Amino acid sequence: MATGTRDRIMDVALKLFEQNGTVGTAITAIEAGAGLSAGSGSFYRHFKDKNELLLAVVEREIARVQKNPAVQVSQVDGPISETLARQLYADLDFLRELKPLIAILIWERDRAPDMAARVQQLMVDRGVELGIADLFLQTPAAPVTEDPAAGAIVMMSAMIGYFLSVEYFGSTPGGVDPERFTTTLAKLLTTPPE
Amino acid sequence: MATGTRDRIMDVALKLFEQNGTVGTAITAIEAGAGLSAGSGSFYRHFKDKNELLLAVVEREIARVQKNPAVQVSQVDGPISETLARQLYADLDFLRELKPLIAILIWERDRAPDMAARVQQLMVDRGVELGIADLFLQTPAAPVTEDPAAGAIVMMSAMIGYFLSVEYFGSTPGGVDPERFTTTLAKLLTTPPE
DNA sequence: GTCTATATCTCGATAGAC
DNA sequence: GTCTATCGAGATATAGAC
Repeated sequence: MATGTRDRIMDVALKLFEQNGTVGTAITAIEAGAGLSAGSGSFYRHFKDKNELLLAVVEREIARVQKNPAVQVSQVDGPISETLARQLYADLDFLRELKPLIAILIWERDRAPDMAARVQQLMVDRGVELGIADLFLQTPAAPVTEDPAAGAIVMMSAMIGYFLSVEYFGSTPGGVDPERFTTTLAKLLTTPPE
Repeated sequence: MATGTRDRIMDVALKLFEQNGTVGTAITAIEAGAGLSAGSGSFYRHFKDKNELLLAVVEREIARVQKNPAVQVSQVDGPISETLARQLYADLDFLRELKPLIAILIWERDRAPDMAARVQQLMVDRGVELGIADLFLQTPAAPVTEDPAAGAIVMMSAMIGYFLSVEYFGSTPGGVDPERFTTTLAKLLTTPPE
């Protein structure tokens, strides 16, 4: 029981921080969730204070996400739009995996200033931005050819906006489920102009 | 000084709730901001508690936004994509006007449960969703013709994602400014397929 | 309606026994 | 390392004078 407590604290803290932010979660609640006596200062044997815990949790979560290999959809056959749709669908899963970090980022955007940049970097590294940009640029006649960088941002924005709408506004917007969304977005990005 | 205090309380509360959420703003801070003596219970002569204040502030803000007339860009001439781009650009302003409500929604999504639906309804009413959908459907050959509803959601998601990225993650993503973003998005939505 | 004063509570954090 | 006990800060909310 001695060792492992630190990890249990971080486990429960991740969940509570995601749901209520650091301000909304009391140390006593963390202690209770970690199997310690609420109100005992046992927490302080493992962390200096709540902010140190926050940073440790974020750090561990970033490392955890980085460890997982990126899902790169292979273009076995079929039109590029279908390949891109499959990739976008897989990227929605990745965003879902990032959800705790995104939620904490939203809560603590002032308390952990450089976190935003690091989460963005995570996305870039995982191909949600640049990797995909390469992919849909294989269609030379795509409407985005005029301004590929802006096209990539439009794609990123749509993905993030859809994800946040589902997670924060509740329910799929307009009843459009993830498959329909990614299919439509992929078509828009790869349809050659007249 | 007597009357008007309630409004001043709501004014300062809107700002503080937007920045720090209700949990992060003390009644004493609201009193101070409203020109009352901090720590005096004068606040309680106007509201039962902080949650009642939150609901009142949200209600007033929704009413305020609803009063403003919707900006409908007229299609004087030129290609549809440019008209749509101008409309989307105007809609970014509308989202900016919604920013306090969106911020509060993010902070208090549990404390004001039906608020999400009402903000969404605000967007729909103001044409950010359906009005625009009509507009870009004027191009019969648009790639979205296959599934217009999904196309509208992609557009909405991109707008919301871009807006939130700018407002919450800081700086325009990828250095793509609003004009470039709306232009690219409009082109994607209106380019006829081969 | 606003003030001073205060009761009450929650929370963060520490001390010391085991 | 965990516990009981406790201190102190800060916040909600009330009482009563003006």
